[in-house]
Amino acid sequence: MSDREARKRSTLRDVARRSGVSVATVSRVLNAPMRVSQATRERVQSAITELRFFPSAAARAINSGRTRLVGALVPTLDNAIFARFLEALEGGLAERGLSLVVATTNGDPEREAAKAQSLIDCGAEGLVLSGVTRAASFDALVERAQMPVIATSYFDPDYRYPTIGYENGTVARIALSHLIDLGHREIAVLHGPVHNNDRTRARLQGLEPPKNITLCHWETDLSVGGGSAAVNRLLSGRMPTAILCLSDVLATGALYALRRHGIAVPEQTSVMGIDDLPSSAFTRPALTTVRLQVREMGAATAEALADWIEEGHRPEPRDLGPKLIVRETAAPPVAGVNDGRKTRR
Amino acid sequence: MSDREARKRSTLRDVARRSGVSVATVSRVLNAPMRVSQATRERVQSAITELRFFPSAAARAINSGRTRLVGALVPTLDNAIFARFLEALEGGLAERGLSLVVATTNGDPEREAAKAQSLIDCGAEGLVLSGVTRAASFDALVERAQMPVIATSYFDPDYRYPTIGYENGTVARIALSHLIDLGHREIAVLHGPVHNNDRTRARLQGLEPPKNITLCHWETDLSVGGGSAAVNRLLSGRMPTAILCLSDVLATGALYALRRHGIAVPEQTSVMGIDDLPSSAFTRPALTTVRLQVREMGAATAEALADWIEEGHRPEPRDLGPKLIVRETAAPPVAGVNDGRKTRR
DNA sequence: AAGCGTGATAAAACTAGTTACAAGAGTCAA
DNA sequence: TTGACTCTTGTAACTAGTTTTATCACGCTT
Repeated sequence: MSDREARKRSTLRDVARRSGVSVATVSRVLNAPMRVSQATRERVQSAITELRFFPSAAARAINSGRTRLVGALVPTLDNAIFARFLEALEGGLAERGLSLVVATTNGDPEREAAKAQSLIDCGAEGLVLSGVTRAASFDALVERAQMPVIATSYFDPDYRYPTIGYENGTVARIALSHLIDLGHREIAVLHGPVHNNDRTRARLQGLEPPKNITLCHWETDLSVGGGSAAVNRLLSGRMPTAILCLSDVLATGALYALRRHGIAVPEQTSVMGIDDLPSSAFTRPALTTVRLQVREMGAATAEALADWIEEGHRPEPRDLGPKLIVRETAAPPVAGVNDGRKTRR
Repeated sequence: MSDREARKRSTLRDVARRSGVSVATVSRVLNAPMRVSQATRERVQSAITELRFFPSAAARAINSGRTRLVGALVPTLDNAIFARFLEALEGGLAERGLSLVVATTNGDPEREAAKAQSLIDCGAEGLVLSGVTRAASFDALVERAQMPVIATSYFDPDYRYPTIGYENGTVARIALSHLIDLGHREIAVLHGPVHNNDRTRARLQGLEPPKNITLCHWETDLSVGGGSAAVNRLLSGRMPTAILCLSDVLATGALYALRRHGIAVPEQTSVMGIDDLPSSAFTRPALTTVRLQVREMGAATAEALADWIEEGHRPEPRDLGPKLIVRETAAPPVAGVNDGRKTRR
């Protein structure tokens, strides 16, 4: 084997030269082997093996005009809800022969625009977004690229890109209504950062309480630790009869903190979450929550985006209806029980 | 604007024609604007805008020979530990101008090989793997592609691909030793499925107990629910003084189940995990565990793989030392306490 | 024996960019 | 005035594949 051959990746031409045929024949061996005589095919095959040839993705892409790549922009992977969504999205895309490139934005629209650029630069044929807050530069980018874009975790039929998700306001309202129906009048609302999260903002906006209901809001980190910390803070003031957590991770943390302070759930305080993480059915007590159909959202997004890319059908916005999941952490308030609360430790 | 122009994506040639310059000049406007006179540059820029031109990733890739794409093969995203790893990996790669394509394998080596093929087909320049169990077809693939490959979540300096991770046997041993040092002699070991998970197998193999120690193994789903279920099963038999969970999600589920049955931790049973998830510091009681430096693993993998791809330096295997994190769930066994266990509900 | 269809293969055009090289114009110093 | 130099731009080759068109040999008909 000569130096030239050993130097780097071999190409179609190298294989053609080696096996004494034209490049067209080698290409045929690769793409339509039955259209090449067996003798030639075998000769070419052995040259391919000897030269460790394998075709360049870029060269194929340039001809087909297809990269079969889809980009997803999510705030973070380090959150069970996005991870689950991406898991389902990846599965659905893979079934349709598409691969998933992920990029994290940390909820920052400018960063989203920058990462979108890099996704386009690497050849993404479509984009999956989270929420509906965009930087102007993002829209300009998509305007030029004329590329399929779907926004998820949000349902808004009037949004400029098709949305697949849920009405976050409604989701929050379902949870709040459940607590009100149970008889709660003073409710603490725990939520993650608002400034970089339009889903949280939309949930908050959905919480227009009736006149006789008092809500007080506690913003904290969107993590189990954040939920715990918020409850610790909350306990220094007047205790509400229920804590509505705008995310199950916060609720999980809240339950831990309440337990630490010896506050019985739901006897002394009710707790609700939103998301219905797989673990939420197993907390002690089991968490009453609102299920967001995140896997379905991933699957639906994969299907819709694949169809848009392949067939050019812009999908209709789609609302994955949330479901109230009644478990053990929410119960009617017991009159007077809040005044005699014990605070162990 | 003519039909031809409106029909589909415009190319460099279209822009050149429109602005009355050569393709080389347009290319220069894109890549080295200072080498083009201002007048020409502006003319070309406006043609670019009018035609909504933007360059094809594939065509660039074919020239540079670079796609700037890296593939990651993980069993699932629906597991906090892999999600955290990928989060850090994506961040590290993005800093170095690389994008991350993810593919899930469900722990199946054949599926891994198939997905690896699709990653290569879409142009990945390097691969990140989990564990050390490979299908033969995978090795054949990499052999041909001659592509940088790093195996993670595992440390084995003799493995055929460089590993960045931890010695799973050692990790498990650290946890076991801690329990033994506390005085436990009868220990239940909870772990996820063994057949598709070499990390779990390696952890199990690390658990060679001294003579006077009894271990009994419980295999279950790798989820909070799985941990709960295993403890429910375990309670029907003789109660050990400690439960060693080979993963924090199992430990979280175990704690929930123990609480449900009114078994005090650590007074009646000690519990240990492995991973140190962010939530593990907040469980009640706080989980004693072994920290796997997963973010560091992601960052180190990004750095090593980027260096391999760009500079051709094959990285040295790297062991991210695990750390024992002593919190509240593990304490010395209290003699006799196990016999008088109460099983509420 | 001429004509025709078919199968196998080669030649060349094509995809959409980058880049080496050449050429012309303008500036400046000797 | 001429040579050297820079600045700007165009021509054409190049990347690594796919695809269209053309050619040729072969066997079969008439």
